[in-house]
Order: sequence, then structure tokens, then C-alpha cells
Amino acid sequence: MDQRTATTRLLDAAEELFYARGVQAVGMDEIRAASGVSLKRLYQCFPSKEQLVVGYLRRRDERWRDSLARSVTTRARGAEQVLAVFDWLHEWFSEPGFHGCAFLNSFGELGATSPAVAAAVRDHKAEVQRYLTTLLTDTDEPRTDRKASERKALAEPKAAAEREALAEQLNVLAEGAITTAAITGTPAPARHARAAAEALLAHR
Amino acid sequence: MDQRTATTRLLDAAEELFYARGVQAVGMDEIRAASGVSLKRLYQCFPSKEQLVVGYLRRRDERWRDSLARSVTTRARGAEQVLAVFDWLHEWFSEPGFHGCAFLNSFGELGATSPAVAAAVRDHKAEVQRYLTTLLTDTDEPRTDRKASERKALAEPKAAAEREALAEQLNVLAEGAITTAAITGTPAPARHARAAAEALLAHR
DNA sequence: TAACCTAGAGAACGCACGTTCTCCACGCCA
DNA sequence: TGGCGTGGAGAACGTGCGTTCTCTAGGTTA
Repeated sequence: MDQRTATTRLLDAAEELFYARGVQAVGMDEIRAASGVSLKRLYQCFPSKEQLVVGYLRRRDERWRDSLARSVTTRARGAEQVLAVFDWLHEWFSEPGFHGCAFLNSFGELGATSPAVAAAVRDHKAEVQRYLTTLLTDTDEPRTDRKASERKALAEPKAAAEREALAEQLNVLAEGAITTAAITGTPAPARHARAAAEALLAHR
Repeated sequence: MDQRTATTRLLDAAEELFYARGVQAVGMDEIRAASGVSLKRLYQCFPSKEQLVVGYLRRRDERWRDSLARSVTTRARGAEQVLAVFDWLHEWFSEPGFHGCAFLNSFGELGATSPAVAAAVRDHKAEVQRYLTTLLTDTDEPRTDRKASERKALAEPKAAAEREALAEQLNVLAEGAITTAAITGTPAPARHARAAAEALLAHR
């Protein structure tokens, strides 16, 4: 088996096991068994468990945000897109294997001891925040491309600051919905967060 | 040293160490050293590490909610009380030793493997939710005692349901503020959540 | 005073797990 | 065909840690 497919299989196994049961509860030997990759190759691809965890988080970040963005753009236009984020969250919470935010879980497990993991989590959350800001910008300028939006934002610093503030509030709502759903085990927090977002958008 | 003071010292040491560095990163021997309690006595008070963790969470729950309630009632009256929750959060986030929500951290570490820990976390979150609902009820009926409020709530099921929905939204905001503050390391999410809460209260 | 119970200190045990090492089989090149 | 390098399987190693055991000292009671 070559290095490329080994890496893919390892990340697949890592994602499935780490997300379902937690990082510390899964040993490297179990990753090996689930992936079908030899231990020697495993340590060639990822010289330590920490690096495997970081790899798992980085790839999950890409896929997670891809899935969100795809769902939002195909499902809604304009101001509705922000609300579509919470609809997507509700679907995610309703999936059988939902176990909360992989990044928060990993942060709770390793954030205090592993700076690399903490950085991966921070990066993910920053990207989500950026995405929400983008959605609001596109909402305000539905007919312009990204470049034009940024020019406009520069020209109107006050509006940009307000968008940024709103994006922060939406981010807090999304974050809270994820953790509350994880702990209570129900998808309802997505609905509550959506209702709150709706109110914030309506009355800003 | 008698059992009572031993238990207190153990919980003190456990809270300090577990909260600062995580449960898994702290060994029982370190708890023993920090508390000055012998290992034998430790296992008399808490027959397993899991039970020590649960004890730590239960006592922290009491203290945390006491501190919140005390701050809210001394600082504000009526509708302002809900916003005072977020002011208290901001102060908490600004403390030097802030490391996020002890319950979420423990849930991320042990929730998947320890039902007892998961239950303690769920109980804490449910209590907070209840507290927020209480605040909203007292807000609407500032001059009546609890019993009267409940009678009123029964008589007006629609209003009670709306209060409950609002409480859920506030809960999501608080939860999101805590996790975002923990990951970004800044107290700003408390301000964002407060602004959102203000908007929700104003336009309901 | 002598037997006995308790408590503390710390060694010891067992296990899990991250990481490395050893051995062997298989394919490639002279 | 015969050496040789690569890769896989799994044993082995070291360590950390939850838990238990042992030994000793001191206090209490008959």
C-alpha cells in the first residue's frame, strides 16, 4: 500500500474512531486495525499520535465547512443564507452518530496539554467566524462579487463593524447550539438558535 | 485528620488541579500531594477517580450557580437581571485562571466513557436552564413570590411557553459565550452575547 | 505494661498504551 | 539464481497511572 492511500485510510479510521469515542479512548493499535495500515507505515505517515490528531482535525475542518457551505448555497439566497446555517446544524444534530463538535471535544481532551491541537481548534473556529461574516457581507451585497463587497466594506467602516458584531453574535449562537445539542442529545437547540438569529436579523 | 476535612481538602485540590490542567492530566498521586491526605484515606472518601471527578463537578456546580445568583441579585433588579448574567460571565472570563466551562471540559474528556460524569454535566446545564427561566419569570412578576408566579404561569400557558423559549435562547447564548471565550482566550464573547440578549429582550 | 486498632507513607502491582524493534516474506536487479 | 532492500506482522519495551498492599509508628484500653 502506498503512502497516499495509507494516509487517507488512516485519517478515515481516525475520524470515525476519534469522533465516536474520543481521542484518548482510542489507541494507535485500534487505528491500525481499523485502517488496515501497518504500525510501521502509520508512524511513517504520522510520527506521533498528536500529529495524527491534528491531521484528523484539519481534514474534518475542511469537510465540515465544505458541507456547510454547500448546503447553504444550494438551499438559500440572500439574507436567508444565514438562517440556512442553523437548518444545516439541525440536520447535523439529528444524525445518528452526532457527538458534538469534534473540535470542542478534542480541545477539552487535549487543548490544555497540546498546543498543536489547540491551534487547530482555534483555526477552525476562526474560519467559521470568517464564513459567517462573509455570509452577512454577501447578504448586504447580493449582486456583487467578493472583491466589490470588500471595496464597499472599506468605504463604509461603520456598516462593516456592525456586520462583524452581528457575525460574532451569530457565531456565539451557533457555538452554543452545538454544545447544548451535544449535552442534551436533542437537535432542538438549533431551532432555538435559529429563532434568536431571526430576531437579531429582523431588528438590527 | 478526620473524614470530613479530608473530603474538603480533596475536593479543593481536585478542583484546582482538574480545572487548571484537565482530569486526565492529573494523577491521583498529585491529588494526594496537593491535599495532604494519605492515599488510603483518599480511597476511603472516593473509592475511585471517577467518583472524585463527580464529587468535584457537583460541588463546583453548587458554587458556580451560587456565585452567579449572588452576583445577579445584588447587582440588578427586574429585567436587568438577565443581562447581569452576561456581565457576570464577562468577569468570570476575565479572571486569570479561566479555562472554560469545567463541565464541558470534563464532558469532552470523559463524557463518552463515564455515564456518571455525563449525568453530572447534564444536571448542571439543566439547573442553569432552570435558573434562566426563573429569572424571566421573576422579571415578569417582580412583586410576587415564586408560588404566585407559578400560579400565574399555569393560568397563562402561552406566556410561560414564550418565556421558556426565550430562556432556551439565552441559554444557548450563554453556552456559546463560554465556549467561544475558552477557545479564543478573550472575554469579548460575553459582550456579544449580552448585546444579543438585549436585542432579544427588547424585541420579543 | 502489653495487646490492639488506626492511620500514614510509600512501595508494589497490573494494566494500558505510545513507540520501537525484530523477524520474515516477497519482489527486484546483477 | 542469489543477494538485497522494502514492507508487514506482531512482539517487546518503557512509562504512567489507578489501585492495592505492606510496614511502621503512635495512641488507646484492660
